[in-house]
Amino acid sequence: MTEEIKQFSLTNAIECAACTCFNTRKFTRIITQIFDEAFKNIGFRGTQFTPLVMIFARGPVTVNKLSEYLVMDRTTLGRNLKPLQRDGLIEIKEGLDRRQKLISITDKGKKLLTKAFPVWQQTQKKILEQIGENKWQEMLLDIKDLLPKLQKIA
Amino acid sequence: MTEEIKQFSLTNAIECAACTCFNTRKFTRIITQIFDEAFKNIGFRGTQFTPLVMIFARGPVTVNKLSEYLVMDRTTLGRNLKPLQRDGLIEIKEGLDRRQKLISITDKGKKLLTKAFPVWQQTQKKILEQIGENKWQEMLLDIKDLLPKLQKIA
DNA sequence: TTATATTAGGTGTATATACTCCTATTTAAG
DNA sequence: CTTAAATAGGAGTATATACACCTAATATAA
Repeated sequence: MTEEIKQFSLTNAIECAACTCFNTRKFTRIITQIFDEAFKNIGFRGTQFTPLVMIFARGPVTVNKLSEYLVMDRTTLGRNLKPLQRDGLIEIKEGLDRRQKLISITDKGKKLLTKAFPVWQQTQKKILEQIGENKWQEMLLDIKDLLPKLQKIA
Repeated sequence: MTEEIKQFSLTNAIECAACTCFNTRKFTRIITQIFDEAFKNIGFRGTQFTPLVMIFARGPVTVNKLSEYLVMDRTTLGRNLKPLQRDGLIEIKEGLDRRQKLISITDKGKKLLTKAFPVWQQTQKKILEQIGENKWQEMLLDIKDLLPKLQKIA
């Protein structure tokens, strides 16, 4: 007795339009493009801003710790740090534990943050004018609440 | 008379924690990981699901049109299609206009969608149990509403 | 009808993401 | 003290993303 397996249909396709993966990625792509464009003049990417800020705030810090703070895969972060290191924005030193590497921001990195911050503020403001300040605060709380729940099922 | 420029501070860093770019990316990363894990057994990525569904629903379709439907950069989509073509899930033919290439799903692609759909449904359900069905419907409407507004300022 | 503008798509380059597997170091167990 | 387990990080591989620049084909203007 073989199971009846229904072929994928247009009705199914319509249901798929609600995909959480696709829709959140779509949204994120646009936001990232806006920040990339804004930071272009100072040779910086939207994705690099928060990691550098986090290194400023929490450094010197190991790759593992930093990846926890950023909720980012350890190996992804390791690779993302390379352009920052190459451009002299961060420095990576040996820790007391010789397995560890301690990441810290350089003076050049601090100078860049000073320059980038008003650009970030302005861009964030421009985006929030579209999203709405209240709506974004709500989204932000939702994300904070949902992250650990989603990590549990990942 | 030189402008007084304030150095980037910890107070600034706290403000940056609300970054729309970083937080939406963080959220998206987790969701993507969940789908990647779910599709792993059938040799498929979470990111490849919706494009294949769209090709099923709208194909044969040009790269440009498809990238519009998916709100995705044309060149990004072009590159993302290569693994699907290599695996025989889609085929790419010349159009009447010899500049165009028409993308369509193959029988193998349809078979894969038939297999992938219940996996997608189950994963989407698992995620919505965390997000909440109503909350996600609200988010989805927000995304739909905000995309054109954000594209305007991009 | 020829020159120009537009359109469709690809390539080069660079970054972002994350899994699997690997080495070095440190810690814990015996 | 030696061995096993845990920890920190990197490398290999593959996909995702998008900008700038390029070519070919088509459409439009002169």
